[in-house]
Amino acid sequence: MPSLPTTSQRLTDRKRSAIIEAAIDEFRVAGYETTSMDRIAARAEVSKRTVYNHFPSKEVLFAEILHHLWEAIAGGEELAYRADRPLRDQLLELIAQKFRLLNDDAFVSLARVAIAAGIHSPERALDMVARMSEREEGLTVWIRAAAADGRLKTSDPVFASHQLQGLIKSFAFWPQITLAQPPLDTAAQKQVAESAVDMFLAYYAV
Amino acid sequence: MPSLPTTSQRLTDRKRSAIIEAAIDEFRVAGYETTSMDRIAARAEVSKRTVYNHFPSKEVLFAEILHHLWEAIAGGEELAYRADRPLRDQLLELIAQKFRLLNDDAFVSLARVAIAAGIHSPERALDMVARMSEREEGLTVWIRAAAADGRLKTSDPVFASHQLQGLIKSFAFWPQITLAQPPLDTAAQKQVAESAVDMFLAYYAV
DNA sequence: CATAAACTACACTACGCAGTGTAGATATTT
DNA sequence: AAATATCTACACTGCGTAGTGTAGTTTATG
Repeated sequence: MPSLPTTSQRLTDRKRSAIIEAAIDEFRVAGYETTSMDRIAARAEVSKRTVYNHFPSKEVLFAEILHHLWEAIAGGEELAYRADRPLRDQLLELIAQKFRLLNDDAFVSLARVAIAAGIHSPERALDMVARMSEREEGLTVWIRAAAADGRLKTSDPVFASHQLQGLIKSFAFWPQITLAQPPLDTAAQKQVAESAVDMFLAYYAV
Repeated sequence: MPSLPTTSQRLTDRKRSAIIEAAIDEFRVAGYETTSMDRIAARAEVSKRTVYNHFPSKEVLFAEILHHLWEAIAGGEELAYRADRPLRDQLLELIAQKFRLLNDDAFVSLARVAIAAGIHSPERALDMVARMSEREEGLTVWIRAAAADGRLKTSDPVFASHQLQGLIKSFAFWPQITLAQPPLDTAAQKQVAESAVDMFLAYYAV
């Protein structure tokens, strides 16, 4: 008669989860190269053989981690352009959505691991970036719509979107990725978001 | 009677240079972990023992590389604020100076190697970032002076400087570092610089 | 030319890591 | 309770790597 607590199902599933969790922790602090399967096994409190029973190789385990983190990322709901609302409010909402992503632990882990692993093998990173870009397309679509509606004066929505995101990421993404800085607190997020939006609109609003 | 060409001095100096050059190439494409001393020796066409006669360990060699690249970076001349000239022209000059750095091969190599190596050991990266920040202080100083002169309305020059740099780096730095993208061509540089400066001034100019 | 310094080839140690094989213990299912 | 799936400990292979020791060759210098 197994105890059968609600959080855990079959033993093999718990083991698998423990391995994935341990692998995320190890890969995220040590990178791909310097993380060893023995360390992952030890951290997961699992036999090394069990790791290999679940994942045939380090490569496969790593890919699984990336996939797992990607799935865990909070999905955005694609805010659509509204002609009847102020641009500022809509942009602030879009930015707030972006911050939810940037504050997501799974996202930061993924980005760190992916960038660290891919910085010297662009082909590996490229697929990641492609999918990240999809996620960033929402803002571009919004800007294009606002421009088509005659409320923004830009002929290059992709460029403009990239600019606005640069204003955010340089505070709330790159320092966290490259220097393991903590995420911005609420006040800082507010300042960064409002200042970015106001600067953006000061230049692009008709 | 040695040939004594002008480019090379004593044999030992040439060997040393060859090692450093080979090490830069290897570290830059493969990162710290995956680069081996044997490969460096082979690429430098030098005995492995010679490498160790010059550098006692891989760590020391790596530090030497970082130092070497740092020295090779084109030095900026610290453009000072001028009350008698348009803000836009001065800012464009500051940005142009920044682009000279961003287009510097030694700088990109250094940044790639340092970020790749330091992404999971912040203490190592911190000293780098500290020195990079010094190099970025010129812009902050300029903004502070312009604000003191009453021509910019900001109470936080560091923040504003960071914003302007975010507008540049998100096009001309991070893609090159993380995705090994080629540097921006002249036209793109012009667009990025002018658009950034105009947006910045649209918001901060009094 | 003789002496010292630097370079080379090569063998070697020590170590960590990816991955495998096996025999027995533990858990799950029927 | 029996049969089956899974986990564990552990020993082991094979490989790449950091770093050293040595004996002999090449290069510089007085």
